[in-house]
Amino acid sequence: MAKQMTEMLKGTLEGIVLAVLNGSPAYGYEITARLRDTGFADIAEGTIYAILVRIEQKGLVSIEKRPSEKGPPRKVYALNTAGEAYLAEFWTTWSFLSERLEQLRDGKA
Amino acid sequence: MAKQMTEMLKGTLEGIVLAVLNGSPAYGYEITARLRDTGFADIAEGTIYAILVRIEQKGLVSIEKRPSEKGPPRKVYALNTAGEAYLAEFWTTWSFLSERLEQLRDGKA
DNA sequence: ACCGGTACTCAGTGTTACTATCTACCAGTA
DNA sequence: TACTGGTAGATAGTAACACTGAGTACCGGT
Repeated sequence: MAKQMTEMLKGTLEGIVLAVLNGSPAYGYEITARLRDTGFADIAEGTIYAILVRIEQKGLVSIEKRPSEKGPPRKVYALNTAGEAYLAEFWTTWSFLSERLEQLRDGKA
Repeated sequence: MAKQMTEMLKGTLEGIVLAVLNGSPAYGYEITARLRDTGFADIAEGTIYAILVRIEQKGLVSIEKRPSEKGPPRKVYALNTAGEAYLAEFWTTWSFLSERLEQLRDGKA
């Protein structure tokens, strides 16, 4: 992946995953596929799983195991209340940063 | 500083500094002050200097030493051609990420 | 002589995403 | 039976980044 993108994803990718889950619960492999469709073509699978472990340990999601017809059982992640609060905070932070950057791009700083 | 902000700045703060320099050359202490005025209230001074060293080593800026009336000599950083190219690339990456995130926020993914 | 503001430097730390590899389950095919 | 490919998840090691906290140095004013 482009190095700039890699670094820029730090701090946002976790929020991106939470935002995807906010739409509807999903499991890791599915999330990876959705992100690929959304344009994040080369986000490594391992990266997503690492994030899922992290947000689980932070207590932002609830987990349900479901058997799959096509492979090993899936771990379906769903945002809980804490996760929603965290996501809201993420959007606030993002908005702040985004506004500042647009200002900078327009040469107003 | 808020932890989310700290993580989100990774990969963008370097671009922010370059964008500030794109307006007009500046020295470290001045950049820190400008960023504080712009709303980035609690970005550590040491962080800015570390970035300046980095972009110097990457060859994105030219440096001129000037005596100061109020303290030790200033190192004035100015964007060079490579720096402008790098900054342009940064904006491209930023735009891509920004668009995807706005889509996600609107629930279109 | 001292203090505060200016200006820069540096070692050590925690967090993050990536790479590469591994395990495991199942369906289809030779 | 053996083998391949797609699905699904886990993990150790690495590089890059921003922060913390401390330090050095220069100068003007009291």
